[in-house]
Amino acid sequence: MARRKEHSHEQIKQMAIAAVLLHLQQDSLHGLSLRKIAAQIGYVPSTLINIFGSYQYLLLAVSEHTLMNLSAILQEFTTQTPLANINNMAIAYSTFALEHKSCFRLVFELSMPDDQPLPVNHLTLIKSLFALVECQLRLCAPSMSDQDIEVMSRVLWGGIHGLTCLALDGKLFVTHSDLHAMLTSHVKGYITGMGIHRDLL
Amino acid sequence: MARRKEHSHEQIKQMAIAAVLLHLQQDSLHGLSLRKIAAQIGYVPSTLINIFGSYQYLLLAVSEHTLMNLSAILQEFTTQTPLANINNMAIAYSTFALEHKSCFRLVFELSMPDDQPLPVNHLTLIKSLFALVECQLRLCAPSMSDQDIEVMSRVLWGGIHGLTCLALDGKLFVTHSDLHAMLTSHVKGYITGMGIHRDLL
DNA sequence: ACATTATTATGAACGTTGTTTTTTATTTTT
DNA sequence: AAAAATAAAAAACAACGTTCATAATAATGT
Repeated sequence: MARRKEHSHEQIKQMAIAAVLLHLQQDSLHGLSLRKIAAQIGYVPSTLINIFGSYQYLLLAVSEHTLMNLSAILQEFTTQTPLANINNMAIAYSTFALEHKSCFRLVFELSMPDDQPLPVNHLTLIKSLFALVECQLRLCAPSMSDQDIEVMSRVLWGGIHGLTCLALDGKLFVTHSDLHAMLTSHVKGYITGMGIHRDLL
Repeated sequence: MARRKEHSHEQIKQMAIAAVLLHLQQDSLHGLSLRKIAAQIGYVPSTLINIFGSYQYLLLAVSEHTLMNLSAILQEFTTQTPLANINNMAIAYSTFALEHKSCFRLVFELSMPDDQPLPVNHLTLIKSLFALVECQLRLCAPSMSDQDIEVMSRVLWGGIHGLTCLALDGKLFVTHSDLHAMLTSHVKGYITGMGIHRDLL
């Protein structure tokens, strides 16, 4: 049979991604399936496989969508001092994670089969997150070497990510506002410890 | 058919866990299944469900086993100065994660269905990891309040965990030894930044 | 020692999953 | 208008976790 050209492939892609995002607001990835997504948008599993390549790649597309969303949100925080900006990014990061639990999990727990590396597009998006912190660090430590900036931005980001992940799974045993306090402690503490002059923050 | 009584339930439990651990050394969780585990140990899927309750609980048992393993390893590092101990724990933590990728992932990515909380046993084990750092912190900052110690231990652990997770997924874009440098930078930097006197480390 | 009852691992069945292959309806080309 | 190409849907497949009835053993009562 063939209901041809009611939607373009690009349209179907967007519809499928939207359906997944909607579902993930209320349910976990576990409760989702290719068949359910297909049914939701009035298509059939094999059609989605045809378009995305596999269920895995469909999920990857959703992951990239989410990553772009997150990146856009974080880019807002560049109007204050570098330290405040990084701190606000940290809080925004964890807030996004807690508000979009399943999406956030999807982004960071989805791995390719057979230990294949993630697509470059995906890795580029993740790098762009680091770049945001790197940029702020350069502002308050212009004399630092590129390599030091790189290390520091990753340590900062790693800490923010780790605290967020653990909190997300209830493995930090703290309240929401405790998490904020810890994120701030991490950002301030580490930056201070690395000897960046306070008056530059 | 029937009670073979060749092995006790406890024995079957251990056999199943061992089979999963073995599999996870070479393949991801994705390539595993209840049926494969059953076949491996010469039993049948329904038997394992009978004993563990579900596939999920079987995986949870493996997760707890791994967590105990990891905890035992980290407990070794208590013979030097507190700072060195925490730093060594951080490196041991990431080394364990990279050497037992799939097991480590299982521990931190396995979540209960329907947003059920993890069993208390599991949470207790995770708390014991924090406790190790807490203990070291108390040694070098005896005047600090319990609450401050708690925050610091979680920040330290969160950072170690975050860097490890990102590195595990190739999302840090660094080499193995770069990761060590970052872990050390994190531990030293944060502890320094929190104003703990250097001569106590 | 035998018959009965209680266990308990098992095998078959169920409903679902992602994916592949085949079919069929539509579009395009000749 | 007929033939070829295309593409979406239907059907088939293998594998999954789980449930249920069955059959074989162990335990018990006589």
